[in-house]
Amino acid sequence: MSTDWNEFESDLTVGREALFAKFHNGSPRILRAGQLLAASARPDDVLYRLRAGWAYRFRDLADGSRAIVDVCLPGDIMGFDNALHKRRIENVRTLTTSAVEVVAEERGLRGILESRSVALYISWLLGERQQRADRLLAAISCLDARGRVAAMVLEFYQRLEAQKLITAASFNLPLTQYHIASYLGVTVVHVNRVIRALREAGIVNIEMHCVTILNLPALVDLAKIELGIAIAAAGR
Amino acid sequence: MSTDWNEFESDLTVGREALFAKFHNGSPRILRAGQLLAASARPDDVLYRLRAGWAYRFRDLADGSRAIVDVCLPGDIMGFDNALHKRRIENVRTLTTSAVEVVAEERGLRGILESRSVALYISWLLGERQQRADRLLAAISCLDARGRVAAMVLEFYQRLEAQKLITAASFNLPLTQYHIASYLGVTVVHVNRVIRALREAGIVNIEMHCVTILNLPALVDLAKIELGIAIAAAGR
DNA sequence: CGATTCCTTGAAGGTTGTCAACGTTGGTGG
DNA sequence: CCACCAACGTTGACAACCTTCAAGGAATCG
Repeated sequence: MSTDWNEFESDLTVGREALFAKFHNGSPRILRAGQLLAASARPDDVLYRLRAGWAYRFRDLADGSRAIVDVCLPGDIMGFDNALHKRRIENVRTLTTSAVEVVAEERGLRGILESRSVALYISWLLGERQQRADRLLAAISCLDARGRVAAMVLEFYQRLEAQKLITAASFNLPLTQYHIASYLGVTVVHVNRVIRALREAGIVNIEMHCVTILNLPALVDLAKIELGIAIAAAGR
Repeated sequence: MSTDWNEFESDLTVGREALFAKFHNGSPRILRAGQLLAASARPDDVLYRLRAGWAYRFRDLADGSRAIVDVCLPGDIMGFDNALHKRRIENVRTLTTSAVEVVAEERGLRGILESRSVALYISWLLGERQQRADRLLAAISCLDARGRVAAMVLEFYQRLEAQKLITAASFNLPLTQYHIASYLGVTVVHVNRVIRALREAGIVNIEMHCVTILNLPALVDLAKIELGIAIAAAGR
């Protein structure tokens, strides 16, 4: 707290740039839609970066049901679980044709953490990923299906905006209703009903992989955005 | 993958011991049950370790509803979000009277990451925390209330066992039914009913903060433990 | 022993899941 | 070009699960 945050943030920037530099060594790999990230893996791969395209991380239960636990957007870094755990395969599947950059390093994650500022940036990335999981968890725990869809739309909207990938209140969403159902913990049939209801209420239009936000305040209200964030958003 | 995992794991052990050594500098702080971790915070605090007691991490939504996103057991390390993000206060509250050890470091997390092996261990800890969140997410997404309670009981059972804090199929659970409700995304009333049903079915007994597992296979079946883990468990 | 928090139970109603069927779209090959 | 197929989207009826509301009992603590 009393530490110099400017210094912290400049360290973070140095770390980010150092890590990004490692990604530029090879040409990106191209994966078709619906492929496992593991399908393209080579022995020395440590981390992956989505240069273009979307992907998702998932978990399967013993009865065959599937939960999507995280959605990766262009610019996101993936593969931490493979780097950190012996034989745990990280289940990541592409949603679209994707270009993936790779950091290859014989010594694995240990080699990457050699640099103190890169280590800091890696920790920061892991913290960001946790924040996404926590937000999703809170949404699924507390909200009904309408609220969850609203929270999902806002989540992607804000992340795409932060990456400067969209300007207007409209963006491409390469998730089928099946994916949305697995992500939000409801059934496909119900996702369909909720999407129709939100469209008829003039709040958001989700069709053909294309999202248009019609009434942002209503969306924020439905998603019951956390107190801290709502205050921060009001300040801008 | 092709990296020498023995070397990786010995690095991890070195990192863990180096970090733990930092915790032994001061005498532990004692917090009463129900206190915020932030209440005891001092400016140079970086990380906290629960020496004894339980705690939980939570998020509040704008309508006042609350989600418990993680439960911390004795031995767990907390405070990453404070260390990683400028003004984001990590909401952690104790469940019991707790003894907390602290790493204080003027330079914040940057000082701790100086050591490469400690940086590796921190990343590993963040990965473990993410795994817990992913498991909870999958449980809440895919399972009904009975399955969620079963998954929760198994989660705590396995973590306490790993820390060598229990031997028999019985342990102390310092969560009220209100806490369980916030953790599993259901209402208190329904948690109560489900607990009664599980007791009457002779599967697990949860009462007075004390859990007794009566039928472990039935519990595993209800929780639909993920495929990979079920296979690993069968192998031992 | 108040007072508070936590636990427990019943009844009613709303949200969501299940089942089943059909429409739509886009790609593939005849 | 059309037929076909597979995946995705859509809709209705009904049942199951869960929430809400309400009230009373038990435990804990000053």
